[in-house]
Amino acid sequence: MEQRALWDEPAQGSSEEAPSSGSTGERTSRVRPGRELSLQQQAATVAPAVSASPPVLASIAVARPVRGEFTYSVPESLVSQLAPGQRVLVPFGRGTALGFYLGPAARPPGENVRLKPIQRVLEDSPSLPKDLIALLRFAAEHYRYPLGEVIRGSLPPGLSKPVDEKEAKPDVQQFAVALVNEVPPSLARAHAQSAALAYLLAVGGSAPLEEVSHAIPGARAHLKSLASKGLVRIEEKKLEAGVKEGLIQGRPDRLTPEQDAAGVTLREALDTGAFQPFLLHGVTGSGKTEVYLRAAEHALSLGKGSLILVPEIALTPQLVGRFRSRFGSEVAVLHSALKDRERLFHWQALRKGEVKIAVGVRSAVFAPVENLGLIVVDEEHDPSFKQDDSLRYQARDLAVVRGKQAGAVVVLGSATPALETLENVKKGRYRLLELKRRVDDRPMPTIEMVDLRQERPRDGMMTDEAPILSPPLLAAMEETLGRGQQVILFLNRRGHSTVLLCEVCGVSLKCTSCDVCMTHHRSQNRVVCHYCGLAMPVPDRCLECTGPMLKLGIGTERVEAEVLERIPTARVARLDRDSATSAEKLTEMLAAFARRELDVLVGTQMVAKGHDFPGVTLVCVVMADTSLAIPDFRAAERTFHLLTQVAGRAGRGKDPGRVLVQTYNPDAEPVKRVLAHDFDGFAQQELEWRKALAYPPFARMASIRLEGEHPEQTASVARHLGNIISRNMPPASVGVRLLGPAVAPIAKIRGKTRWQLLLKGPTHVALAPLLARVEAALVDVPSAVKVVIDVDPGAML
DNA sequence: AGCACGCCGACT
DNA sequence: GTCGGCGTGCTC
Repeated sequence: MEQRALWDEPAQGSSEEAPSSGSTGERTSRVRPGRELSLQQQAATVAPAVSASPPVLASIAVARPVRGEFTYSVPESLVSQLAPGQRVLVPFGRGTALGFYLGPAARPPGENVRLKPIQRVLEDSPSLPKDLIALLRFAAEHYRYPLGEVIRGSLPPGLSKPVDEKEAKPDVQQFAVALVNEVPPSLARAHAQSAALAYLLAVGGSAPLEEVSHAIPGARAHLKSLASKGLVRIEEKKLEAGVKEGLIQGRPDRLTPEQDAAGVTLREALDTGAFQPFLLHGVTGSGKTEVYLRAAEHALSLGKGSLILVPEIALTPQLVGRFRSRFGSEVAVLHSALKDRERLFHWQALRKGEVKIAVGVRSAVFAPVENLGLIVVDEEHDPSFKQDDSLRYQARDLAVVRGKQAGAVVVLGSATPALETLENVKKGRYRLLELKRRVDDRPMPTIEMVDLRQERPRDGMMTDEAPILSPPLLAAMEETLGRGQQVILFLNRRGHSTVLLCEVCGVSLKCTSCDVCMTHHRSQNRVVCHYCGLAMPVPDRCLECTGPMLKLGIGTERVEAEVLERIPTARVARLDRDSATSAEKLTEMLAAFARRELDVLVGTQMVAKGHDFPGVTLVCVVMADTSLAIPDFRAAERTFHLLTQVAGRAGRGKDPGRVLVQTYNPDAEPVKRVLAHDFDGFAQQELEWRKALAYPPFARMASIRLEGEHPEQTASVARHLGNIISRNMPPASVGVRLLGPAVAPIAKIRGKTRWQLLLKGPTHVALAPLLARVEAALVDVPSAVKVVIDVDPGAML
């Protein structure tokens, strides 16, 4: 049972193959990519000179949620204008639609369809480069999404409507340039201004005003006042490519030997100009970013472009800053809320090859970087690379596919690689580059465990709730704070208590429209459903039997309260989705912590991601068990990733770090292995388990999720789809298994009943025909039940 | 997604 | 007798 890499699996009916057997309706046959004949030439080869020449046929992906490609005739006058990748206007149904010309169609569609002519070609030079067409086709096929929609979704808004090409004007853009290197103390009382300046410094000292005010609402005004104080300069600048600007900051001239070795290997790979995938496995603080930067520099020196994918860009201004300060306007930063016109501008600049480096989140995998030489996926294990609606793609996987199609070097970087990636290394598909030591030979933080069963937290003044901070943890905090250093407390749950339970009848307070417990938010004095947002006053008696309520389950609010109570002198803040209500607040809190105006930061994942706080020498995981209990085969892996990431926040400055992990499950594998800094051991063990149970990476999965208004109807549709799959199962020897239909782990959200079916098989190819059957059966599913197919699902919930 | 066709309730 | 509700079906 061998798992094949996404990219070397000949996906059924992919662009290289004839249309698949199971397909319904007439589709035009696919065109081989790569051969660049003009339409005239191709038409000539298809139909050699006959007296009455047949109509020239074009295969078009229509930007409507319909499957397949459509065949249109090409009017004489347009024959010479057509080139693959162009946006065209076609009659569709009663009206017209945007379409994408993909190439000539070999044969006409069925007898009973009336062929219509392409109405207009919307642009001279194709919006879509050839290699992207291939990638988009693959994505549509693999993730089962209409090709036209896939293509439209990959284009900037300006090009995704059926309008003529319009050149994005080389907009005059306002840049803010910092004139100081740090936030001066004089700004201490101007929080908003110091937040804006802090952001600016974090991204390398210079950034478009637009970008800053996206991250920090109202920053435009704040930067203007900073300008009047002489701390910032506002420049009007034509967005132009190829101009180096900004301060070139901190290009270290010395690399660690490991960084150097990785750099040499990548340079050699880039020189060959062929596809080569790498895993850059480097512990936190080992300087992976510098390796990416050097590789991108080398690609640039070869005249090649680079694509850098990062998780959640708003949270990693450091990385953006380093790219911007190293490459200046050679970089397009594709962040989540660029204005339409800016997005278009960047897109076209990349398409024309004027800007050669793109940095962005998962959707940037479709950025039209010309002459692509390098693709980097930073923190490749991060779950945010999987899109969870519409086209449910995994950007890391598509990055490898794209690299293969473009002949590029692909670097997947992580301290805790995804097991899929690791297995690809073991199988020899990816080459391994390792950075085992931190820069400046800083030691790894020591990690200790606190067994909560033995070290019972002692009651404080709060009488109604059991405390959660154990004596060793409190002692460590006091010691650290005593030295004037800072502490991070991590807990993956918001709110005060996560469960309200009746002492008499044992019924817990559930949301009326979701199958989850309501969380008590004491700061808001109400209970809140974290799935649908429903909130109501805190009931003081059980709604069923009027018995008294117990408050169980610990959230960040309670941890914060307990710290305040036990260490009254500490300056404590909480950082989670409830307290960081705006990007401004988030940045401000992080900045205040960085300025050491706070001693203790209590928070959820928000505190775990990539921040660099040199003053933090103690990191405490309040309860490692929360993410272990999730009913998902990746729960252990996620826990390991999370714990490692949090632990990596400790000891980033000159003082060594210490990590305390509280748990009720000291024997749980991820907890034990994190303590020992033993990723390899964990991975080995986990891989064996996955193999035994035939889970990824030793199998491919697809989930079919249903959501419906009526419980009965939803269940019956789920059973119906289950029957269809069962009837079409390949022989048992192929090893495809159906799990379910079953009620989803969260049985109801927003009043909608949820069911799911899970398919497991040795390869994606083994699953594809079944998915095609399911898809075909969807046409007679009542519209009250929504069904989605999720290929390579990221989570089972 | 649009935009039809299509077969059942309250209005001039 | 009509206007119109949005269920379902198709679009080269």
